[in-house]
Amino acid sequence: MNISKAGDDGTPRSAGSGHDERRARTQRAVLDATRELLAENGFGNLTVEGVAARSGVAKTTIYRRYRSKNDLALAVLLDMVDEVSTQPYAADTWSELVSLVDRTVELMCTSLMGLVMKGLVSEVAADPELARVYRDRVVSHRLADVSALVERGISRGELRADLDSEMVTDLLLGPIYYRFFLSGAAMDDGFGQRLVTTLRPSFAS
Amino acid sequence: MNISKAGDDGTPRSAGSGHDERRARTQRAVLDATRELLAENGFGNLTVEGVAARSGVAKTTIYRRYRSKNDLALAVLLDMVDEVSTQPYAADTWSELVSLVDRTVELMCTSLMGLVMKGLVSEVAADPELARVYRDRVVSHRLADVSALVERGISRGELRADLDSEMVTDLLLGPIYYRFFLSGAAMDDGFGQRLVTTLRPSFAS
Amino acid sequence: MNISKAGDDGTPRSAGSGHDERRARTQRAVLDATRELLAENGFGNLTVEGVAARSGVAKTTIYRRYRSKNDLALAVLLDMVDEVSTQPYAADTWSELVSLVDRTVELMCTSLMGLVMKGLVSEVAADPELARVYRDRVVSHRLADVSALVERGISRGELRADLDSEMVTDLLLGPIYYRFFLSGAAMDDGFGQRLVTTLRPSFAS
Amino acid sequence: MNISKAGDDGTPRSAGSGHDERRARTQRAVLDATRELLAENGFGNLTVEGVAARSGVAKTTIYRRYRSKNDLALAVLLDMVDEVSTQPYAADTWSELVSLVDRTVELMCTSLMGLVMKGLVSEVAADPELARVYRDRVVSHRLADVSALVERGISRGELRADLDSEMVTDLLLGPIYYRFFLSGAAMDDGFGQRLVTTLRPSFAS
DNA sequence: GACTAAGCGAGACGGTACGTCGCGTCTTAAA
DNA sequence: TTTAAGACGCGACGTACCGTCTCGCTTAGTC
Repeated sequence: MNISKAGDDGTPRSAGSGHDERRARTQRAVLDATRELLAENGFGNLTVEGVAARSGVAKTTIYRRYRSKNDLALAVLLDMVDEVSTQPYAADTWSELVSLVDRTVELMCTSLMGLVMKGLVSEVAADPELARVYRDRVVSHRLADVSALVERGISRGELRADLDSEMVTDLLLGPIYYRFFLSGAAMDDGFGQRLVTTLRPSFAS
Repeated sequence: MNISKAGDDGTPRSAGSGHDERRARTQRAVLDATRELLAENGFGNLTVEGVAARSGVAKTTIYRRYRSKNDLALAVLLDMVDEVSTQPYAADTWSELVSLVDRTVELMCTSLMGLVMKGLVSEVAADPELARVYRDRVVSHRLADVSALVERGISRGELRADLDSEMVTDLLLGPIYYRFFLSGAAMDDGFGQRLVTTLRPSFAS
Repeated sequence: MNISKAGDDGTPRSAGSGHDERRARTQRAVLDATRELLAENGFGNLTVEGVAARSGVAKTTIYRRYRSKNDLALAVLLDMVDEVSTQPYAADTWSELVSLVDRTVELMCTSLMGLVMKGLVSEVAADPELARVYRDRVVSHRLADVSALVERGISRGELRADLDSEMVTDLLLGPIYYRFFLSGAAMDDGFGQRLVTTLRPSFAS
Repeated sequence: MNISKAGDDGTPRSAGSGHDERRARTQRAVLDATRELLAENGFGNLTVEGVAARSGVAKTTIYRRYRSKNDLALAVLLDMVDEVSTQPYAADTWSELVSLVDRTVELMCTSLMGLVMKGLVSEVAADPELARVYRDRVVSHRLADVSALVERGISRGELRADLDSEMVTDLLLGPIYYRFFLSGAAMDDGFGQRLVTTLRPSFAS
């Protein structure tokens, strides 16, 4: 039944017991099932019982790891976030900014990430503990990405030296989330380009 | 305010009988209780039974008017939105923009509106019907406010003529909501001023 | 408004108000609707709201006359009982007995009476007030019928002189109700004949 | 950490699965509570919520086993029926018949059985499914008892050979139920004796 | 090569809230 | 005065999922 003795599948295998592998397999089954259900029915209709049924993992086992539905959804979110690679370098800063915006838009609009975010945003906004984790694991990474980009842009002489990275992040991501969560306005292929073009006079040195 | 509006939702009838007054009183009790609970516990923890208990209105009566929790929350949201006045004129466009940002920040951070929004944003984002109503009743009003402001700014010669009102709205409100919902960054008194100052080169003619 | 001073339709007419006629019409509508619903859905599914809807009479009006569902059902029962004629004379006592049994069987099995009885028997059995009225209006009439029949039989010399009418009633009707309510055994055309034939040695002088 | 398997908490630990035992305890708690409430308030006032409160068993658990109030009441009825022993032998058939009648009367008039029967008779009469179960579990047993008794009586030479057991059952039980449900006539100690005495000429060989 | 212990499945359970049904009361307005 | 219309408080319904618990079974790694 269990074949791969030599876990070369990327599953973390510490010096500890071989139980780890079993744990990891269960983990994957749960997260995958959760992600699927999230995609199919939305966050509001996600149920632990459903996840248990879909994943073949006992409800008890799920509760052994995630204290609540939110915990579970958060785990899925973080699981997905980990897959998001950092921004690549581009020829000039403006292209990097457009790329950052477009990648974010695509992430929200085409992957499950968007669906999960829609379902979790209220929780993140309202639950301080969840908010803390979200900031540590997501917001701060994004801010770090933008900071690095801004630093490079300044040293390249393309961006004004007094630019505040946090404000830049707000101005790049805020419009995306506002449209995505509230206004519902479409974000087509040219959105990133237009946004950055609009902002360029404010950012340029 | 509790006068029946253009009759598009919670106030399904007219036929002005004496029952209307009773209806109206019940309506207020329900909406007030819902708003309070929404602010206290968030949408996820809002329960119709809780609303019934808090408002003194029977659960059945609530269900007679609102088919679901979403319906109820929506009614509260619209009830609150009606209280938000449009933006006032100011000496120059930049002041008007700062005022608009500051007013929005204050609305979100000091009134119940912010808590309600935190609780409802996931629902608005996920439920198409709710989204539609929210856009019709809130987003479009905000856009109209900004459009008027932009028009004035252009005719005053302060704003560039090709400015897109929707983009302006995104850039003014997006950062606020991003901070409010996700990043958790504080928005102090100078926030509006700094935001508008940053954006000025992009907006100015 | 149609006022008929000369109410000669059997409707009770006191001070000669036309209201009486209106009352009577309402009464009939309610009782008819109740009987129909009783037959269709059984007592357990009888609802005052249903009666109001079916009869076109306001719920309030029904409550003005019948304090409870039982009251209403009882009224229907009595209304039907009044339609049941007393037993006719026959050539000999045995034929009269067979006739009495057969008529009762037919009444229960083919008319609405049976369905109403099935629905009401629990209420009659459990509610002392209803039981009292049922006995006064139904049981006692049946006993009187049987008593008269027994008296005649004795004076004809066909029945033993010490026959207890109540016991006779029990032995004639008990089997019918037992089958009808509980055992579910069929009662075909020959049932009355067989029952009376079986009992004849016990009853004969 | 391993505590002795021998139950030290007062809970008996038998060979069976622990779940079974728990189930059984829950079952008893529910049936007992139901029977008590039935006795105290009658069938009409029996509520599943009441049973849950009285028994300490969660409402959901009750619904996991009994689909409806009737199901529950039926279970109580069958639970009681199982306790009713079959008729004992007596010196002669007539005594056995009297005993059968008297035992039935006592069962109906002094135990909870009567109360439950009063409450359920309408349901049994009206609901085909319930009727089927009732016949399988109760009526048929009673008929079997009487059949055996009649067989013995015939072979003893006390009863006529052509006696129909079903008719005998009707004549013995019908009067009891008729009085119990409808006529309300008392059934004192001598009732069985009088009934059998009346019927003797019809039954005797 | 049995022993130990962790991970797990199974599922009964107490509990909260759901959204619904029907009750019986009350108020108003029309006939 | 009687009725129709209908809002309302209320109690219970039967359901969905929650999160907890106890029970054995399986599966390593250890003695």
